[in-house]
Amino acid sequence: MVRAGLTAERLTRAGAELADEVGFDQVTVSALARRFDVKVASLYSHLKNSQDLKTRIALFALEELADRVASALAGRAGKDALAAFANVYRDYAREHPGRYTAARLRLAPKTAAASAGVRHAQMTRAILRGYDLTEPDQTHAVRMLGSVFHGYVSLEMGGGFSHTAVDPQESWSWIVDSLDALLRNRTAP
Amino acid sequence: MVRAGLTAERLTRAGAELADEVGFDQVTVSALARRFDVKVASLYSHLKNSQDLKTRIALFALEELADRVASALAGRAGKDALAAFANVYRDYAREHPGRYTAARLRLAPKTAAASAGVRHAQMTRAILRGYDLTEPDQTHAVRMLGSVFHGYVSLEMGGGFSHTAVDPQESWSWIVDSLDALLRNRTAP
DNA sequence: TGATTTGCCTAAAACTATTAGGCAAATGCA
DNA sequence: TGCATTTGCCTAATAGTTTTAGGCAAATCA
Repeated sequence: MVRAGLTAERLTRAGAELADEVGFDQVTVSALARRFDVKVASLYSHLKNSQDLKTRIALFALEELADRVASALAGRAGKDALAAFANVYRDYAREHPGRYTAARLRLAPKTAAASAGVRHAQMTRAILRGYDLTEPDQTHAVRMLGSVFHGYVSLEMGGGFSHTAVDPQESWSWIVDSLDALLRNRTAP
Repeated sequence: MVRAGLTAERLTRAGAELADEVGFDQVTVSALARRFDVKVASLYSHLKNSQDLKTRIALFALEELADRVASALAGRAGKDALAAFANVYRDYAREHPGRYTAARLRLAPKTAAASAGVRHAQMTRAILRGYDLTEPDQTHAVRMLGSVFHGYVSLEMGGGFSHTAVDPQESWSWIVDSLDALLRNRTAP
């Protein structure tokens, strides 16, 4: 009997693709087994359980997203960096809705601390260097940026902006402009 | 045999409570039947299916939240109204995390159009009257406020702010202040 | 009171999650 | 190359959730 060549990594990648196709909530050990044409129980040699699979997909997505952010930020500063950062988030969510949802999975504190989530936080702070904020303003600003970007992407993904004729791209640009202005006003004298 | 007195409304309310206790994703027809000490199949006389239950909880939460917002906005305008609006959202999410999550459920367009979501949109626009924005700025602002508030609450609920010592309440006030300033700057001349 | 409607029940099928134990393929070693 | 060990996927089985079909007793109504 020819073996399927399953590994945790292949399963995670396939799980991420599945998430993008059918939604992260619909990612199931059974569906993944079907995709590899193996029996469900076979996956349990590579994954602890269903939660483990979801966590792996989340960590994978966080890494991928952090890599994209890092690339986009290279050589940019100020508003330029802010806009690049914002666009990476939005584009990633549009391109990979399932992975984006996965990246928002609540992780165990220890897992989160060892994840690419840390890089995300560092990069967000790096952007704010261009605005010369002092603590605790910097933390407030980190939280605000995270809220706006995640909130917007999440509402847009959920179809929340499809009732109005105004182009979501325009709102996005308007918001990024506004945030830039806001942060510049908050700059320490 | 004494009847349990099930109705769609009682099931919905109990489902909302269950959501707050164990999380919206964990709300299941089986768990609800257990709570009423009734067999699972019995619920299907009152609910179309599991999705129907979730939708009902979502609509219930939207109504409840819209009522709170309406009360909070009565007699307020400008920054006062903005802050009240913001606090209602955050407080509701903290008090009823399951219901808040439910309220964000993606609804079918027809269902959404007949829901209290419409009131939410109207009330958000009402707040902006205090800032004299013209279209399309008003729509951009509606989207930004929705994004920030939902994003913040969602990140806070997910434990995203527990890594830093800064008090989330302070960040929240800082953000509301910032948004007020931002909107005042955008006011049409 | 008798007839009808309604509400909850039993039964059953289909799917998902998870564990235990088995056999054959792959790998390592003499 | 041949044998032993490890590893990978399998079968089997248990348990929980979802959903439909059909039945009987309680509530309602004429």
